[in-house]
Amino acid sequence: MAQLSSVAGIPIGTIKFYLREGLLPAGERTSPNQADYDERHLRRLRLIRGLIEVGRLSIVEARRVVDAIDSDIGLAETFEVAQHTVSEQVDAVDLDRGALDLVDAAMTGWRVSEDNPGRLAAARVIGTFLAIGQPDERGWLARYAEAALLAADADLDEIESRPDREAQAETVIVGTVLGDALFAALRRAAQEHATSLRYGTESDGAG
Amino acid sequence: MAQLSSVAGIPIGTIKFYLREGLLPAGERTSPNQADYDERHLRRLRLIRGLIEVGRLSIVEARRVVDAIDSDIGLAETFEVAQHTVSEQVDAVDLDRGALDLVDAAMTGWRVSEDNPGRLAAARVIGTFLAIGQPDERGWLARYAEAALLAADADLDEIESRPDREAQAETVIVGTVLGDALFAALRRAAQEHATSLRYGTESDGAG
DNA sequence: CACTATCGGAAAGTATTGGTTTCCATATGA
DNA sequence: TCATATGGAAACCAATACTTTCCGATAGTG
Repeated sequence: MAQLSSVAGIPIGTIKFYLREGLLPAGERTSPNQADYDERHLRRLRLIRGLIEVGRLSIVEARRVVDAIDSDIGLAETFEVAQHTVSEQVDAVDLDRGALDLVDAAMTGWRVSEDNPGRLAAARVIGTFLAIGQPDERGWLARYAEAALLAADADLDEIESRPDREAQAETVIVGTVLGDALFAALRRAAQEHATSLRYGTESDGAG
Repeated sequence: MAQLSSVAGIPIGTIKFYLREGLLPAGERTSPNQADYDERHLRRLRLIRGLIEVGRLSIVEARRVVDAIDSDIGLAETFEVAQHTVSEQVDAVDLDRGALDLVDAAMTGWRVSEDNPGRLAAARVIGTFLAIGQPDERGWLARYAEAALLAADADLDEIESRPDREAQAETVIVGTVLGDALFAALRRAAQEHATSLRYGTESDGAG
């Protein structure tokens, strides 16, 4: 365990904590007070840290998604767990109807169920936008929807590329959780680039 | 204040707390123990709740960005505050160099400074991805970068559409903070749609 | 075989965060 | 007049993510 801790760069106390919380499976006991941890434990540990630190999941949320990887549910169910875990649940009743209509309009032609957590969460965001008095005159929402479609398609290709069910499930989880963070990060870079293109001098920046 | 509380649907105690934390400017005092709050306070209150609840900012982060709206710094500086507030700061030294190279490759031709917080954060995400053993064979990263470019361009158009500096600054902040949440939400919906298109039956879902 | 160091595990402690409650001396309004 | 409401300070609180302390047992070292 000390070895696992030093290889992963995570304090022993924290590993014990994850073990206790059921995030990390116990090592193989070689004696009443000795256990062996292998490559899988290391991978899992890195996954957990990624979900928690980079993906900003709470302990409970992280447990839910790693459980989904381990259980042998299908891909669709794994997606559902992932989506419900990362989306804050929005109560449809206290949702601005105008916002919901705008979101639905931006998703025209999409096959999306009424209680898709993303649809509801998007309406919540647009509702906030409207409440502050930002009207969305230039089709901001619609263009974001188009970008989302691109990303979702990339996600599915990435999942399809993995060899077996467990690897695919892991990609569903990791892609859903870390994809948010990745896109957010790339958007910041793209903002700088776009700003520089529009307003900057020719000599600004470098590829 | 009771009125402000009931209109905004936020407990008085919470409003007092925001006042104390410097998130909300004090009302105009009409007597030693009476103050008037106007439309601006209501708007600001809604903005704060949006940043905190929907955008998941902490109190300190929210204060920093509303301060940026109120101060009369330029648009570029506002962007900087927004970006630095929403991106977790990544130490460039403990960053996987291979990951950084992949990110730079995906951003070929972009005018982005070396210490752009998005560039570093993206490298962190990709580093996590690699550490878990997910190789990105299908250009996932590059396709996300393309989507991010679309979003960033929509962001700039939205900002340009606003009438004055303060409104633009507000859109910079709101767009940066809530844009992350919006895209994440739309991606979930798009995932369901794309999944249904690829694997679903013809009768699945409805536009 | 002695004996120190380390093991895994339980339980209690801690720092931070985002409020909430309580208290207070005014001041308003029926 | 006198219960009620006000703004403001300070103490309190629940949740979260660890961290520390303690434990009895066992592994490794000489």
